[in-house]
Amino acid sequence: MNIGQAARATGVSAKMIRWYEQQGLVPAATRSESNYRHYSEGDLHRLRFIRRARDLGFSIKQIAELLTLWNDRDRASADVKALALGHVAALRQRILELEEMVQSLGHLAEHCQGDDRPECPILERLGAPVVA
Amino acid sequence: MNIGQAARATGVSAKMIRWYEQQGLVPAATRSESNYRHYSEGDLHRLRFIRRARDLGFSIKQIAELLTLWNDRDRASADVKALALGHVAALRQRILELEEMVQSLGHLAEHCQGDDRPECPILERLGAPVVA
DNA sequence: TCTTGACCCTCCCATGCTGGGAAACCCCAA
DNA sequence: TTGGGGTTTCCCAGCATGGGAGGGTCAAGA
Repeated sequence: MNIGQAARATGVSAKMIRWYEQQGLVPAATRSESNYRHYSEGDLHRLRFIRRARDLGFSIKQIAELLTLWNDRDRASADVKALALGHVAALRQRILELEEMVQSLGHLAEHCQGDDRPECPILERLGAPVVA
Repeated sequence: MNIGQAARATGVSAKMIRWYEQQGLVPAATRSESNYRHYSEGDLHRLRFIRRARDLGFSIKQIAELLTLWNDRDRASADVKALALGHVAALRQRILELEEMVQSLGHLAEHCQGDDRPECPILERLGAPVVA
């Protein structure tokens, strides 16, 4: 199976597959005589794993750890859980930050008339000499 | 005022000030004879504006637009509001995505014992042949 | 006057992930 | 044989930020 087919089969673009290979997330693919990459079902399996982990917001580095654990029959599930929960905590933190931004900005926007006149508390606040 | 002092006064690092200049977010600073950048109160004002907009999660491109509006005495506040609300919508979208991740991952983690044994539904799910 | 330490300059590199595109090669079907 | 589509590598871009090298500048103190 060529890289394009593997891409369609896994939802990982060919560009990304090559990049994951370069980053060591997936082993270097076997090559045909004409140097085309060639993928087995096992390879697809691994690519799908990566894809799902990405969908859950894991970084490349974290995915590398997950893959190591995945391939280690003797891993402790506690290790996996710790990684997952740490990630959940980071996601929650990020959500809080974004919510604060929404809060502040929404508040400013509420007080902006949004008409043809130039008066705008949003800009006034951003440009205020000192944040009160 | 030199760049270091400006950085301390605005909370924008010297590196970033130079970068904003390069990106055209702030006009090229005047220079001393020895080529040191020199900042006025007005410059600091603009840098603080940028800093606050960044804190609200605006991108460089959006900040450039905000700055244009800021400096346009005749702008319509509706333009500013539209930009702000568009950004709020984008932030909310991002929050939803992150919440979905937290949801999925939290659910998986709940079902993981987190002990010394290798059984782990997190990895099993990531590696499942087909997402059920 | 000289030294020293803090500051500044430019330039390059790295991050993390993804896509765009060029130039070249390969494969299959008509 | 030709053409279109797939593949290869390589470079570039973004977004925002920091690190660091190698060198110039300034001000204070001996």
